Amino acid sequence: MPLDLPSDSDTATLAETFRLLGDPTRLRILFFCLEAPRSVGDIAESLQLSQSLVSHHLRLLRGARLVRGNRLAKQIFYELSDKHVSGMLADMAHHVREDD
Amino acid sequence: MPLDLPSDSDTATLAETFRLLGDPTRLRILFFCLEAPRSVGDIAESLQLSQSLVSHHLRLLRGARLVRGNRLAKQIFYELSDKHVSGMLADMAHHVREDD
DNA sequence: CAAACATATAAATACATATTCATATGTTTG
DNA sequence: CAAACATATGAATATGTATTTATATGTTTG
Repeated sequence: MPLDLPSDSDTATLAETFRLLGDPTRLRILFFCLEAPRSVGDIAESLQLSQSLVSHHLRLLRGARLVRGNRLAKQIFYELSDKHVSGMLADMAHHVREDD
Repeated sequence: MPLDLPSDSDTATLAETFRLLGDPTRLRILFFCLEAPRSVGDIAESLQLSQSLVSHHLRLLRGARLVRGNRLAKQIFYELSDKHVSGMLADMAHHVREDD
């Protein structure tokens, strides 16, 4: 199957997604939210990041619809919103442990 | 399954891989080499990129072992060297077309 | 409604990196 | 071995971006 090349638009979309995944801080945030929805404060405290930094990164992830926030009382809980991406992340997390 | 968080080292490795995938030019190169091993000149001509730019990007991809080059006479043919990554790329290329 | 709390935004800075242009390295063939 | 060819490297530049500090927005509860 020849798998013809993705269009420029699709390539741009994919690259943008990968670019967002390509930062260690954002990746940590995503993996943390992959286990369960997490509040901004919990992310900041658990990952030892400033609240501001977490919020900035969440904005980028939100913008690309990689993450979605649900308000519960004062807090906003973030979770992964793209099944392809969350599945792929779980996969990669598994693969990166193997040394084949 | 709780899926405990990747180590810092694994996170760094993953982020580095994603960072490299997060550039449209590099992604185009990778997709092009995904179909078949391609020479530097063929990549440059087919994707309308300067030979220098292609070579710079290939160096980065080589450094991360995402790509591997085999010399045949004067030319060097590059192909994807990481099965996880090539499989994942083919997957993503497929998924990005669907609008679900 | 005011105080407290949780999250978001703005501006500034320091650092990374994609691209170009020029040149070098290495390989083949006459 | 020299000329031609294919690829790689170096330096320079321009642009992007991660992080910090300070402040604003919005939500809840007393």
